[in-house]
Amino acid sequence: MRLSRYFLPILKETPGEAQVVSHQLMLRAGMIRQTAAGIYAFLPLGLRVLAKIEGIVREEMDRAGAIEVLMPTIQSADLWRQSGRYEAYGPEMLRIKDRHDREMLFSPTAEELFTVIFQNGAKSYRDLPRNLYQIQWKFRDEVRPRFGLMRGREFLMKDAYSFDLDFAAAKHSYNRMFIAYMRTFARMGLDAIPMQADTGPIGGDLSHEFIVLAPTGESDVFYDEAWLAARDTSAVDADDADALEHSISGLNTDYAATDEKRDLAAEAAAGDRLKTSKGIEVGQVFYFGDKYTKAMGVTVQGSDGQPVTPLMGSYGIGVSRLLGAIIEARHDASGIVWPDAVAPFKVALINLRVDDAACLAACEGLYAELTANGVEVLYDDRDERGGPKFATADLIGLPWQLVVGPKGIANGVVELKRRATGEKTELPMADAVARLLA
RNA sequence: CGGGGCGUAGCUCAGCCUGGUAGAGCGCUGCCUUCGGGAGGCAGAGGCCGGAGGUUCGAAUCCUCUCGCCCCGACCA
Repeated sequence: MRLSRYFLPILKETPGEAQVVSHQLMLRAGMIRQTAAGIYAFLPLGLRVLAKIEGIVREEMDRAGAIEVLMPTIQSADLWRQSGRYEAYGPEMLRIKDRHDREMLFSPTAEELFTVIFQNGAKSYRDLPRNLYQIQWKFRDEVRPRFGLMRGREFLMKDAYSFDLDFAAAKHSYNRMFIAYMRTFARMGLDAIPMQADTGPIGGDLSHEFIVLAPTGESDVFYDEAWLAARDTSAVDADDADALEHSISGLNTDYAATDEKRDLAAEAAAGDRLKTSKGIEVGQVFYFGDKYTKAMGVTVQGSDGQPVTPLMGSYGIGVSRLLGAIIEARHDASGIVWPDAVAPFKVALINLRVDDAACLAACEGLYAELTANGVEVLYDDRDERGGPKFATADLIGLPWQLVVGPKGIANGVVELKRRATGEKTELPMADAVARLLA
């Protein structure tokens, strides 16, 4: 993409509306614009990151055996009356009426609809287990939206729903999602720590929140410093229920809890290893048994011919919130520092002198070659001085900057800079291309 | 929803207390000089001062109402 033809409205100064750094940087980097409290428009750069995050979530869901669907955002009130939540949900649910005065709502979550759709297509125990998911916009009319995308009213969420015949199978489904979440967040360059979460009336220990440590997070968290070490979950076989259970209980031996679930005895046991931080919740997994299937009269026929009420779990990831969380965790004084996997472009190609024939020719050649080889390049071909170009590249945080200037070209070299470390290397053009293709 | 704050140019803000011709920096447009980390000069464009009432000879400024946004608290992917 040529920057001279792109839509990248960057801001030199921080808008007063933004308080947290991720919100400030997203506005400054021309990724989003607020249109109302807690409601945002995604500009091209922000959309590219959103799509990258969505892609990783989708890949890991698919890998875990979940099946993608897409439900409507607008649902009828009748559906929600069946579970009793239409009355229970309160003013956080955005209620609307259509032209015939029928009561509708903008979905804040989708247990009811998934339950009904599942029943519609599953009649026998042979149709289980299944896990259906979607990546869809939700709306929750928060009393007080804040922190930009971290607490918006409209937000993009991945929500998955598992259906199983018995508790052991349901727990395996839960574990599959658990390990998929570990992998998902790790791929985005995040250290997300699973923490025991409130299970409500169901009880048990089958709910975890995944928390990203960040100084601007919303909740206070307490954890064993052992969590700071990298955890490689890539080798875990999610199809083997026992091995998976073993891996997950192994992971959960180290203490980690949010403010409301603190265990002072466990904290005492952790001793000096106990750390405290702020955290951002980026996902939650939850087992709730037959809460919805029972309320909505869902059964399948068991192998003995008798009806069985499926047991469910639901699993959320705040996809749009992750943009904020990643920036909170990965930025510096100059701007965003994207992890490679979610960067909107891989490299900023910076032409320091668009009026220099040799410089221009070199850039055009590099741009063509990299693009032809599938490298996502944002080519700064604007008629600007070097300063603003460097500042823009740092602000939008692309992992690499390929800097081409007349001095270097005269010596047959270009400069390759790694955004995360600031490390700069002068090298021949061909070598720079090879490095970016590697 | 309780408490607090703010709405003036695209952005950051001054002006309001003490009413009298709408301001600055940055950005934007044009020209010139510059050209390897947000350059300099000259010339410009751009605002019914959130909206509606009121007081006044006269309102960005005072009063009333209203809408919007932000912050703190209680609640949440």
